[in-house]
Amino acid sequence: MLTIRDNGFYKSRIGKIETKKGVVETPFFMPIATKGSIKHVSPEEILQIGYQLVLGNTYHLWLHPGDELVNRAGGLHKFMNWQGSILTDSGGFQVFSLGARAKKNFGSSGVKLTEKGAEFSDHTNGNRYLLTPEKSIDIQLNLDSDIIMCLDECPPYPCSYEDADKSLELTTRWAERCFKYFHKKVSENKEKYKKGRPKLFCIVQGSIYEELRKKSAKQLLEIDFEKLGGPREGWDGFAVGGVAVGEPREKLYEILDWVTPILPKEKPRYLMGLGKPEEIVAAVCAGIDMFDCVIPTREGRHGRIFIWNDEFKTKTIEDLAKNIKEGDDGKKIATFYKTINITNEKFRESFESIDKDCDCYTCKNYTKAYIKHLLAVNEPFAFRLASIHNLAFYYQLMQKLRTK
RNA sequence: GGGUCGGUGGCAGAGUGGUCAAAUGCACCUGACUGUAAAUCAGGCGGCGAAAGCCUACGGGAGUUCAAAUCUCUCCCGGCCCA
Repeated sequence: MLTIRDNGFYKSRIGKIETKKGVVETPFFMPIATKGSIKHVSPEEILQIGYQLVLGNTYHLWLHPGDELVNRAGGLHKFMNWQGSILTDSGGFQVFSLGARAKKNFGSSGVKLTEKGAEFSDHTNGNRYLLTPEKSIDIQLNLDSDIIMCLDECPPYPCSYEDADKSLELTTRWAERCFKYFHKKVSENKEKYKKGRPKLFCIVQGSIYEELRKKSAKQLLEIDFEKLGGPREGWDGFAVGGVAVGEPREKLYEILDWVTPILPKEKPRYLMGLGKPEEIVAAVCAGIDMFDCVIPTREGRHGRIFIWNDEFKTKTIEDLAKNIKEGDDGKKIATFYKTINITNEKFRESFESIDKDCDCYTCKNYTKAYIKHLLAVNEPFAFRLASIHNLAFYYQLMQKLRTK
């Protein structure tokens, strides 16, 4: 069973985030629209499920179709016809994920990290790109993002103490540059931002080392913000990054225990890239407000479907937290939901919805047998139906976490 | 009727005396997926067995050989050509 911290339970903390596009209640989950689209699901459908904020990606949109083009189109919201808010990732994660891939494919030359920034080569055409903290901010401003992330370095796991230390120091220096540049741009465009500027979040790194995680958080808090030309209160929010990069699962909960008590209570905390439902519940209990993850959409496309266990259909965060057990290996095991692989033979003649009590478009209209069939014959409609249901499940999860 | 080429696992298709229970692809079964180079990736896929192994299998039958999916004969079936 998990303990829910006083300062952790969101109702007693911030409760919502306001962007120029609207109010988003916390804790919340963000579907991922990396290239300007949640794969196979329309913005209208995302809105209908209840989502108010989606994540877009600096790196991908920078290369295609280009942030300036998106800007000419009227910003990402208009370009992709999304009426809610948008958070953009900084591209820091791509330094990590594409770097690992480039290393595997081309040796170490694929991604080069320097003080200045991260130099990539596009493996398809060999084009070189230099992503600097300033460039990342420029791109995100061009996209007209509502929540902008600082460029960070996301170290892989395993990572030595020394490397993690160097990495977090670089992330802090980059964060300072992002902060300075961001507020310079905002003050240069007062007219544009008179109704409200985007928010700027920093990212705590430090791998799996307690000392380093705390050091990272403290460094980011102790920046002389006014000297850098920004407001004294500093960051608009804090992200915990470099998690779920291959480290032992139980480390996540330790990292949150180290970091969240240091962060200001009144500002939102964002756990980047996570996670499974039990991880989200545990993280909310530890004081996290924001999440994003490819799991509901990607796993949906691959046939894994999330389903509530009956007795948890109307439960609240306390009930969910009580039903997370600790496994022998430190993993959290949830009993409030299950997953099925809808491609399994046993669903061939399952002429019933995934969950008769689920009010999503998929469950209201389609059977498991039908979705299994579509997946088996590679019909893209299956991806849409599975994604919608899993996204609805995640939305329901967050609703429960918002309900005391 | 004559000639000729061919018949291989659910399908397509390699293999042309031993290392073949048989490449590869598809289909099928099962898993994985955590700030999305992901409609991707991994494993399994004749039967029995935990395994070693045993049994049954490359159209049917009969041979040659220590050994046959592979060589010979014959039958059946199909494609093409000639009458």
